[in-house]
Amino acid sequence: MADLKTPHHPLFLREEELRYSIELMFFAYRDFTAEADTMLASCDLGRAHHRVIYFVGRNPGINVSDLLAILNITKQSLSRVLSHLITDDYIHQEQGTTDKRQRLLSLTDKGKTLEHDVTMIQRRRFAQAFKSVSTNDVTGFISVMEAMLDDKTLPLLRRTPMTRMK
Amino acid sequence: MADLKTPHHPLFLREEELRYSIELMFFAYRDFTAEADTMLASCDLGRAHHRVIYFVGRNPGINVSDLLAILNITKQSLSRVLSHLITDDYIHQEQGTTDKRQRLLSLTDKGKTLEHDVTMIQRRRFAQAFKSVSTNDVTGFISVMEAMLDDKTLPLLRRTPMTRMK
DNA sequence: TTTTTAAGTCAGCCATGTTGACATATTTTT
DNA sequence: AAAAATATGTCAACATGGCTGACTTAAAAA
Repeated sequence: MADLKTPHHPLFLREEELRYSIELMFFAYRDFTAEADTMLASCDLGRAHHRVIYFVGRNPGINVSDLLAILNITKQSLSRVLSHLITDDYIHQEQGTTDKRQRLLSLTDKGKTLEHDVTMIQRRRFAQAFKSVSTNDVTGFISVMEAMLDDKTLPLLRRTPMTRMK
Repeated sequence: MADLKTPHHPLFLREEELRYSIELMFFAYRDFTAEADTMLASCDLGRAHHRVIYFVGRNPGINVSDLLAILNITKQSLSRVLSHLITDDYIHQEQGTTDKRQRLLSLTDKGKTLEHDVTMIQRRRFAQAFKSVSTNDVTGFISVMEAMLDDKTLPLLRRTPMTRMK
């Protein structure tokens, strides 16, 4: 029993560390999304709408298939939010030139403004968090988060200059 | 315009770094929860059930009010999953001794087994992620995630020995 | 004794995911 | 040219897990 009290008992630390991380994931994600959700609700939109606006803004001219691959939801689910966003003039749709079956999506000015405002809230939270820790901690955060991803998720991520730098 | 191409332009890096973090948060949380959801579905349970089982397991004898404070949902929402878990003998309920109005919750053996199995999946993902990075990266991850939390979330978190160590 | 608190219940609504079946236009293959 | 595959969209139905509002019961506190 005595060894349970030594400061570096590996098994105990590991178990607690892993549980602590699980809880951080739950609480941090919840707090991370809460503020943005509030602003979205004031525009009669939900988190699903923000995701679409975010990734269309990030990938102007993306087609529906590729957007579905990023979001990993069914086209019926996407259809609901996407038609809403098109009706309310957040997103513009135009026929593909090389492949006329495709609908290429991009943000309208209204969509760009909303995307900027909502994402700003989330950027601000990360900016504040990063400000309170060391740059070393930030690269550690990014490394761990990257290591949490499924292999199939990696190609969906745009690598930042920062990540490439190290 | 030339300064936009210098390798360490701070504004550009910051913007990209923050967007990259937002995307990591989205993708990592999604991949993190997906496996456990699959196992839960095979028991006819959802993510909400796991949360209840997890936090009851973590706080044996917790009363309903305190559990609601952790989960941050309405009692009607909790009621739905909790009665399910009690009916299916995952959670045991007993009257409080000092305050007889309270219902103190704890896991049955069946509940403990399920909690262990489902949480194991999530622990394993973190364990694998941590194995692929440095201990420094792990503490960085934890520091950033802690800094992401709302002030009101902090008291809900159990601090690990590790966190206290540094 | 009155009021507050802890817990539970009923009823209905909303957002966002799912499946299955099918339609239409266009591109690709044979 | 005909057939098959692809990109997109649509209708209908369902599940999960949030929400609000209204109301009850039992016990504790004032």
